[in-house]
Amino acid sequence: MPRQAILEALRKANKHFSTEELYHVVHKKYPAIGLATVYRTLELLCQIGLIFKFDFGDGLSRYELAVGPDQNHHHHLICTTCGRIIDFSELVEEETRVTRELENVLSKKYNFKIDSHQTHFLGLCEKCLSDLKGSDLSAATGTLK
Amino acid sequence: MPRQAILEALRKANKHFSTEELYHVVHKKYPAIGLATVYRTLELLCQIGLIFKFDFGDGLSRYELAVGPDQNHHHHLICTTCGRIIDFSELVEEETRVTRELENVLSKKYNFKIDSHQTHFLGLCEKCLSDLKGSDLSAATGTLK
DNA sequence: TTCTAATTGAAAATGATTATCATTTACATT
DNA sequence: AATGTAAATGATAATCATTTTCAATTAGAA
Ligand SMILES: [Mn+2]
Ligand SMILES: [Mn+2]
Ligand SMILES: [Zn+2]
Ligand SMILES: [Zn+2]
Repeated sequence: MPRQAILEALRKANKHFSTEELYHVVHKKYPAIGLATVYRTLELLCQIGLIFKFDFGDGLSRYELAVGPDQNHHHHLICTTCGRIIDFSELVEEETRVTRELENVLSKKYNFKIDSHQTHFLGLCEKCLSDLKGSDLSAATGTLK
Repeated sequence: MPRQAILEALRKANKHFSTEELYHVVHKKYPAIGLATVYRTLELLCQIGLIFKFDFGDGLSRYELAVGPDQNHHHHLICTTCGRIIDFSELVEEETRVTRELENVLSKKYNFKIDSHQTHFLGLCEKCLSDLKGSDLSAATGTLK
């Protein structure tokens, strides 16, 4: 029952859950749940391939449903300043083409069975970019008197 | 001086260093070094863009030189069972093409300044694959008497 | 029901990373 | 050279996500 409750919660709200976040959500419907079980179940679902695990650089793991009816193939923009995450699926066709080719070549050359892949683009989001410009400007101009 | 020692160590041996590993290496040439300084310097080099930071799924951060004279653009195969890492640069031209296109589209659409990207292929390495087959076989066959 | 193995929750342990703080260093100005 | 000041450093403690332990509960098979 705990496992079902966790998977259900993951299905409903589909953003990039941390373990603790998921724990709190599940806790409402299933107050007996323990944090350790959430950790264990997430690892389980990960190995089954039902969910993906990510590290977006804020010291904890995040999860989302694997590609399926509710989720389509996409990758992530990660703001290295504020941690904002943007899902994108632009150029998926192109990306899929190259990836398939790559998986072919790699699996043969290295005898490696590829289960999934993830691509991260790191940089600065709109907001952090403008914040930076602001501080640059004030730095160049000096403190106003 | 500590910083130089750290960068030098990174240049010489070009594996995927963890902080602690790097600390030990530097410690030989520069015994006064503190672990905290290694952490601080690695973050610094990361922000400058001289090195890249990775999470390969073994609970610690790993680093390598950014693309330059000593390092060429590549991505990683990660064995989710034993943690083995394989660098690959097959199909770089293709990959670079799509990536450039993608960076164009994304930076415009989301007003996002892209600094770098990383692609991980997750799966099973040759060894873990054969180990798995072995255990499957014995599981199907049952324990020999 | 009875037995056994898997699952679970609570709590403790682990371990990478970060924060603190007193000391040292680098370096510009006298 | 002496002085002043801010940055860098090393040692240590604190943090905090994750893992481990372990006793209790549950789920099925017999
Ligand atoms: Mn996503
Ligand atoms: Mn590499
Ligand atoms: Zn941002
Ligand atoms: Zn392996």
